[in-house]
Amino acid sequence: MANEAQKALIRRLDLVAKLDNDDREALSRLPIAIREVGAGTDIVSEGQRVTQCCILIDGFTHRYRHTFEGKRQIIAFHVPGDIPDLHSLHINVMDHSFAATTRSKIGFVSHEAIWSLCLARPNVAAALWLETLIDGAIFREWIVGLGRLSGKSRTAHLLCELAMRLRSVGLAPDHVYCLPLTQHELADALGLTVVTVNRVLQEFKLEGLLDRDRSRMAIKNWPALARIGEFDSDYLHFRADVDMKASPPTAH
Amino acid sequence: MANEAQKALIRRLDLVAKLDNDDREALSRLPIAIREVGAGTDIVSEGQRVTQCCILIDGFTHRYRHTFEGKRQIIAFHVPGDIPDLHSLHINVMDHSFAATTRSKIGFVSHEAIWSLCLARPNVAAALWLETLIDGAIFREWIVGLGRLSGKSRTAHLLCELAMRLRSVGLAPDHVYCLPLTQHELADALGLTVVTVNRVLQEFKLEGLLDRDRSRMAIKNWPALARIGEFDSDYLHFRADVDMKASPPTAH
DNA sequence: CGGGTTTTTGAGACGGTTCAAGCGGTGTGG
DNA sequence: CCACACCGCTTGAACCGTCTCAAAAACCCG
Repeated sequence: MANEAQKALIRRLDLVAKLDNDDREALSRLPIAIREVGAGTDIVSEGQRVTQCCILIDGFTHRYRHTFEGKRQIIAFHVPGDIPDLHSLHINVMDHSFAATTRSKIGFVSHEAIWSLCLARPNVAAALWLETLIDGAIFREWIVGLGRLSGKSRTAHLLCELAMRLRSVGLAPDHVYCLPLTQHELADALGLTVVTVNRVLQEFKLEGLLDRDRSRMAIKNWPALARIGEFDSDYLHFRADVDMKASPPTAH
Repeated sequence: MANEAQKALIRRLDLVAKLDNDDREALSRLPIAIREVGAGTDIVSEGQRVTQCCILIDGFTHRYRHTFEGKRQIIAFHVPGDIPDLHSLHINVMDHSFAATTRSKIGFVSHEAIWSLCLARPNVAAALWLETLIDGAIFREWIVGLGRLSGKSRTAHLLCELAMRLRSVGLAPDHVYCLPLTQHELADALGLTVVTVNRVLQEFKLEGLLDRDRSRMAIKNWPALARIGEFDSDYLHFRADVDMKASPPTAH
């Protein structure tokens, strides 16, 4: 499908910023090279100097860092339409790694192309800046969770966040979505161990809050899970006028 | 002293971005209203809609949020020259609060003024965007610490970070600085309790790593403390060519 | 000097870790 | 097509870092 990267990007930006047709037109002319990457591969590594940004088109990706003792902390997960390394536009040397959790389709745009687009269309520049700010808002939310919530709450919060973000791009109708993460990966994001994550998930399942089979995740009792996770989607900063429920994937 | 807000801001931006004289000139003409706020006061509160940004000129401030059970998590600390709520330029409703830790001098600039400066001088826009990205890089660092490091390491890391950031604005020569935080406030930033922070600090003191009296903090063994905290200042993204050691406070 | 906050200390409890082992599905090669 | 190896999930039990509760000591400010 032609232009899928541009479409994913425009769809995402439309969720949070006000673009006009000229902006969308300019975005759809961005030169983007598409490549598939295998599960578990680093797309960009810590310490690397980069001259392009990645747009996630399809699949599941995450960002992470290791401690001296080799423990891994996952810093973020990404859904299609996200530009996980947009910060590299100003900070050229990566201070963490960006990897494909599952086999993923990635679009690559040169910094140059983004720069000239930003200069030509301040509106787009504003949308991209906003995008990096929302990234930061999500970090703040994780900090509060890691610092002050229990393992159970953190887990609930993450499951709600992913549901909400996937739903915003049409990938989680009714809070049912594909979550291709091992419990180990969840643990590394939550600051927990596999053992604890396993027990928490079982507890949730037992209480009828969710249902899981392979990579299928279904949240059966959203209000309860959201309460446990102290989840309120405000920090994702979707535009007030977007109707999440109605948004289906763009037909193709 | 006239223009102190502009000077603090320019000094800070010069640390991370390349500005030319026209940029500095434009920045120094920003209309900034100065106000002093008492210790413990909220400068901007969660949920509030804002139309201006704050520049910390003098004092110590932090950002925080509360959990449902009333636990506080401090999300960030700020040093003079910082614009703690620069994100409000695009995200008008605060998703956390910004408060004065001690009596502080704050400059207020309207969003409008910043917007027109950004449009007129893309260089300044880039510097401000970068500023918000560094904010995000610090969040990532905190996430790794909270998720995967021990209380001891986190404490060491925070003390190193503050030393480095204060030093960059001339407020911590030789790793000696004024740290007007109670152990309770440190605990709320580190995701620990006062009791634990107290014990960790005593341990550090006993091992000769630091010296503390009132609000005076002196790091006596930087390499050792940095090692414990896994601290490497790269994530603060100072320009490669700034010589931290030489930088004295701008004469006034 | 007196009242409030901050720091310090002790002891017991708990959330989450660590270690260790068994289970189940899945893909691969003989 | 079965055997084997591998990876992810599950379970149990001991252990430990950090919390909680509680109270005393030190400090600060008016």
